[in-house]
Amino acid sequence: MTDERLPASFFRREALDLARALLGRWLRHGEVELAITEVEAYRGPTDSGCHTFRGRTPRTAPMFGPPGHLYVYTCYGLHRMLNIVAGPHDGAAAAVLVRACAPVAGLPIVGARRGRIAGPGLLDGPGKVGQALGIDGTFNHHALYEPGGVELLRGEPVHAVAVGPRIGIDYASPEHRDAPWRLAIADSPWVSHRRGLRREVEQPR
DNA sequence: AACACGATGGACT
DNA sequence: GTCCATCGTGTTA
Repeated sequence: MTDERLPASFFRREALDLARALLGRWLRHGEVELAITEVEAYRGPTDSGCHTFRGRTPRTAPMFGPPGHLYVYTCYGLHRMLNIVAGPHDGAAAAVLVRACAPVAGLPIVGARRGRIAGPGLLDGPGKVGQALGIDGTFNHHALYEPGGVELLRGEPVHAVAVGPRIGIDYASPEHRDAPWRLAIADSPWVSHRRGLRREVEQPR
Protein backbone atom coordinates (compact mmCIF):
# COMPACT_ATOMS: atom_id res chain seq x y z
CA MET A 1 0.00 0.00 0.00
CA THR A 2 1.17 3.47 -0.87
CA ASP A 3 0.16 4.83 2.54
CA GLU A 4 2.27 2.49 4.66
CA ARG A 5 4.64 4.08 7.13
CA LEU A 6 8.38 3.62 6.74
CA PRO A 7 10.36 1.88 9.50
CA ALA A 8 12.97 3.67 11.61
CA SER A 9 15.69 1.72 9.80
CA PHE A 10 14.74 3.51 6.57
CA PHE A 11 16.24 6.77 7.84
CA ARG A 12 19.43 5.28 9.25
CA ARG A 13 21.56 5.91 6.19
CA GLU A 14 23.84 8.50 4.65
CA ALA A 15 22.12 11.70 3.47
CA LEU A 16 22.68 11.27 -0.28
CA ASP A 17 21.36 7.74 -0.02
CA LEU A 18 18.36 8.89 1.97
CA ALA A 19 17.73 11.70 -0.52
CA ARG A 20 17.40 9.21 -3.35
CA ALA A 21 15.16 6.97 -1.26
CA LEU A 22 12.84 9.87 -0.41
CA LEU A 23 11.92 10.64 -4.03
CA GLY A 24 8.37 9.48 -4.77
CA ARG A 25 7.47 9.11 -1.09
CA TRP A 26 4.45 10.92 0.27
CA LEU A 27 4.40 13.50 3.02
CA ARG A 28 1.14 13.72 4.92
CA HIS A 29 0.01 16.32 7.42
CA GLY A 30 -3.67 16.28 8.23
CA GLU A 31 -5.64 16.00 5.00
CA VAL A 32 -2.76 17.20 2.82
CA GLU A 33 -0.64 14.62 1.02
CA LEU A 34 2.30 15.57 -1.23
CA ALA A 35 4.61 13.37 -3.30
CA ILE A 36 8.29 14.33 -2.96
CA THR A 37 9.72 15.28 -6.37
CA GLU A 38 12.96 17.11 -5.53
CA VAL A 39 15.41 16.88 -2.63
CA GLU A 40 18.90 17.99 -1.63
CA ALA A 41 21.39 16.11 0.53
CA TYR A 42 23.25 18.08 3.19
CA ARG A 43 25.97 15.71 4.21
CA GLY A 44 27.24 16.85 7.59
CA PRO A 45 30.43 18.34 9.05
CA THR A 46 32.53 17.69 5.93
CA ASP A 47 30.01 19.51 3.67
CA SER A 48 30.61 23.27 3.56
CA GLY A 49 27.06 23.75 2.26
CA CYS A 50 25.55 22.10 5.34
CA HIS A 51 24.44 24.11 8.36
CA THR A 52 26.39 21.74 10.60
CA PHE A 53 29.72 22.50 8.86
CA ARG A 54 30.83 24.79 11.69
CA GLY A 55 29.64 22.52 14.44
CA ARG A 56 26.64 22.17 16.67
CA THR A 57 24.59 25.22 17.62
CA PRO A 58 21.08 25.46 19.08
CA ARG A 59 19.71 25.88 15.56
CA THR A 60 21.41 22.83 14.11
CA ALA A 61 20.79 20.59 17.14
CA PRO A 62 18.03 18.58 15.41
CA MET A 63 20.53 17.29 12.85
CA PHE A 64 22.61 15.85 15.69
CA GLY A 65 19.56 13.93 16.88
CA PRO A 66 17.88 10.73 15.74
CA PRO A 67 17.45 9.97 12.02
CA GLY A 68 13.89 10.48 10.83
CA HIS A 69 13.25 13.51 12.99
CA LEU A 70 12.50 16.92 11.47
CA TYR A 71 14.81 19.89 11.06
CA VAL A 72 12.70 22.93 10.21
CA TYR A 73 14.86 25.86 9.11
CA THR A 74 13.35 29.33 8.93
CA CYS A 75 14.80 31.27 6.01
CA TYR A 76 14.48 35.06 5.63
CA GLY A 77 12.25 35.11 8.67
CA LEU A 78 9.25 33.69 6.84
CA HIS A 79 9.94 30.53 4.83
CA ARG A 80 9.86 27.20 6.66
CA MET A 81 12.01 24.52 5.08
CA LEU A 82 11.40 20.91 5.88
CA ASN A 83 14.40 18.64 6.36
CA ILE A 84 14.48 15.00 7.36
CA VAL A 85 17.45 14.06 9.52
CA ALA A 86 19.70 11.36 8.07
CA GLY A 87 21.90 8.80 9.80
CA PRO A 88 23.65 6.58 10.32
CA HIS A 89 24.72 7.82 13.76
CA ASP A 90 23.55 10.58 16.06
CA GLY A 91 26.81 12.44 15.47
CA ALA A 92 26.52 12.43 11.69
CA ALA A 93 24.56 15.72 11.68
CA ALA A 94 23.23 15.46 8.13
CA ALA A 95 19.80 15.91 6.59
CA VAL A 96 17.74 15.96 3.40
CA LEU A 97 15.89 19.12 2.36
CA VAL A 98 12.56 18.67 0.59
CA ARG A 99 12.64 21.21 -2.25
CA ALA A 100 9.52 20.39 -4.27
CA CYS A 101 6.46 18.15 -4.32
CA ALA A 102 3.48 17.21 -6.44
CA PRO A 103 -0.03 17.22 -4.96
CA VAL A 104 -1.63 13.90 -4.02
CA ALA A 105 -4.55 14.85 -1.76
CA GLY A 106 -6.00 17.85 0.02
CA LEU A 107 -5.68 20.20 -2.95
CA PRO A 108 -8.41 22.59 -1.67
CA ILE A 109 -6.44 23.12 1.56
CA VAL A 110 -3.18 23.55 -0.36
CA GLY A 111 -4.89 26.05 -2.64
CA ALA A 112 -6.18 28.03 0.31
CA ARG A 113 -2.73 28.14 1.92
CA ARG A 114 -0.89 28.90 -1.33
CA GLY A 115 -3.28 31.35 -2.94
CA ARG A 116 -4.84 29.06 -5.55
CA ILE A 117 -1.83 29.15 -7.85
CA ALA A 118 -2.24 26.73 -10.77
CA GLY A 119 0.45 24.37 -12.03
CA PRO A 120 3.92 23.59 -10.70
CA GLY A 121 4.26 27.07 -9.16
CA LEU A 122 2.05 25.72 -6.42
CA LEU A 123 4.75 23.48 -4.91
CA ASP A 124 8.09 24.06 -6.65
CA GLY A 125 10.26 25.37 -3.84
CA PRO A 126 11.14 24.46 -0.25
CA GLY A 127 9.26 27.38 1.27
CA LYS A 128 6.18 26.52 -0.78
CA VAL A 129 6.27 22.92 0.44
CA GLY A 130 6.41 24.07 4.05
CA GLN A 131 3.55 26.48 3.54
CA ALA A 132 1.40 23.92 1.71
CA LEU A 133 1.90 21.35 4.47
CA GLY A 134 1.13 23.86 7.19
CA ILE A 135 4.56 23.49 8.80
CA ASP A 136 5.68 26.04 11.37
CA GLY A 137 8.62 26.36 13.74
CA THR A 138 6.98 24.17 16.36
CA PHE A 139 7.57 21.14 14.11
CA ASN A 140 11.33 21.52 14.49
CA HIS A 141 13.02 18.62 16.25
CA HIS A 142 9.86 16.51 16.24
CA ALA A 143 9.73 12.88 15.17
CA LEU A 144 7.76 11.71 12.17
CA TYR A 145 4.44 10.03 12.99
CA GLU A 146 3.82 12.03 16.15
CA PRO A 147 0.08 12.62 16.67
CA GLY A 148 -0.88 15.74 14.75
CA GLY A 149 2.53 15.82 13.07
CA VAL A 150 4.06 14.95 9.73
CA GLU A 151 4.04 11.42 8.31
CA LEU A 152 6.17 9.91 5.58
CA LEU A 153 4.42 7.22 3.55
CA ARG A 154 5.68 4.66 1.08
CA GLY A 155 4.29 6.40 -1.99
CA GLU A 156 5.02 5.22 -5.50
CA PRO A 157 8.19 3.90 -7.20
CA VAL A 158 10.48 6.29 -9.05
CA HIS A 159 11.81 5.05 -12.36
CA ALA A 160 14.35 7.66 -13.35
CA VAL A 161 16.25 10.32 -11.42
CA ALA A 162 17.88 13.59 -12.49
CA VAL A 163 20.81 15.06 -10.57
CA GLY A 164 22.36 18.51 -10.40
CA PRO A 165 24.02 21.06 -8.11
CA ARG A 166 22.20 22.32 -5.05
CA ILE A 167 20.46 25.70 -5.09
CA GLY A 168 21.30 28.84 -3.12
CA ILE A 169 24.57 27.78 -1.49
CA ASP A 170 27.08 30.11 -3.15
CA TYR A 171 28.79 30.41 0.23
CA ALA A 172 29.96 26.80 0.01
CA SER A 173 33.37 25.84 -1.34
CA PRO A 174 33.31 25.11 -5.10
CA GLU A 175 33.61 21.34 -4.67
CA HIS A 176 30.54 21.27 -2.44
CA ARG A 177 28.66 24.02 -4.28
CA ASP A 178 28.93 22.16 -7.58
CA ALA A 179 28.48 18.61 -6.26
CA PRO A 180 25.46 16.83 -7.79
CA TRP A 181 23.64 16.42 -4.51
CA ARG A 182 20.26 17.70 -5.70
CA LEU A 183 18.01 14.89 -6.90
CA ALA A 184 14.69 15.06 -8.68
CA ILE A 185 12.25 12.75 -10.39
CA ALA A 186 13.37 12.85 -14.03
CA ASP A 187 11.08 14.87 -16.31
CA SER A 188 8.78 15.89 -13.48
CA PRO A 189 7.29 19.35 -13.96
CA TRP A 190 7.23 19.72 -10.16
CA VAL A 191 10.86 20.86 -9.85
CA SER A 192 12.09 24.19 -8.46
CA HIS A 193 15.01 24.78 -10.86
CA ARG A 194 16.14 23.07 -14.04
CA ARG A 195 19.68 24.49 -14.15
CA GLY A 196 22.30 21.77 -14.17
CA LEU A 197 19.80 18.93 -13.79
CA ARG A 198 20.62 15.95 -15.96
CA ARG A 199 18.92 12.59 -16.19
CA GLU A 200 21.05 9.73 -14.95
CA VAL A 201 21.07 6.07 -15.92
CA GLU A 202 18.25 4.17 -14.35
CA GLN A 203 19.16 2.31 -11.20
CA PRO A 204 17.26 0.28 -8.63
CA ARG A 205 16.50 1.75 -5.24
C1' DA B 1 23.95 44.94 22.62
C1' DA B 2 24.58 45.49 17.91
C1' DC B 3 24.72 43.75 13.53
C1' DA B 4 24.85 41.19 9.06
C1' DC B 5 22.59 37.87 6.57
C1' DG B 6 20.12 33.72 4.80
C1' DA B 7 19.17 26.05 1.80
C1' DT B 8 13.26 32.02 -0.68
C1' DG B 9 9.30 33.79 -2.99
C1' DG B 10 6.57 37.16 -5.11
C1' DA B 11 6.06 41.45 -7.52
C1' DC B 12 7.70 44.04 -10.91
C1' DT B 13 10.84 46.08 -15.33
C1' DG C 1 16.74 40.36 -15.05
C1' DT C 2 15.89 43.57 -10.14
C1' DC C 3 14.10 44.61 -5.60
C1' DC C 4 12.79 43.54 -1.01
C1' DA C 5 9.78 41.52 2.91
C1' DT C 6 11.00 39.80 7.61
C1' DC C 7 13.27 37.77 11.86
C1' DG C 8 15.94 34.00 14.19
C1' DT C 9 20.49 32.93 14.53
C1' DG C 10 25.45 33.27 14.93
C1' DT C 11 29.19 36.27 15.44
C1' DT C 12 31.51 39.88 17.40
C1' DA C 13 32.23 43.19 21.13
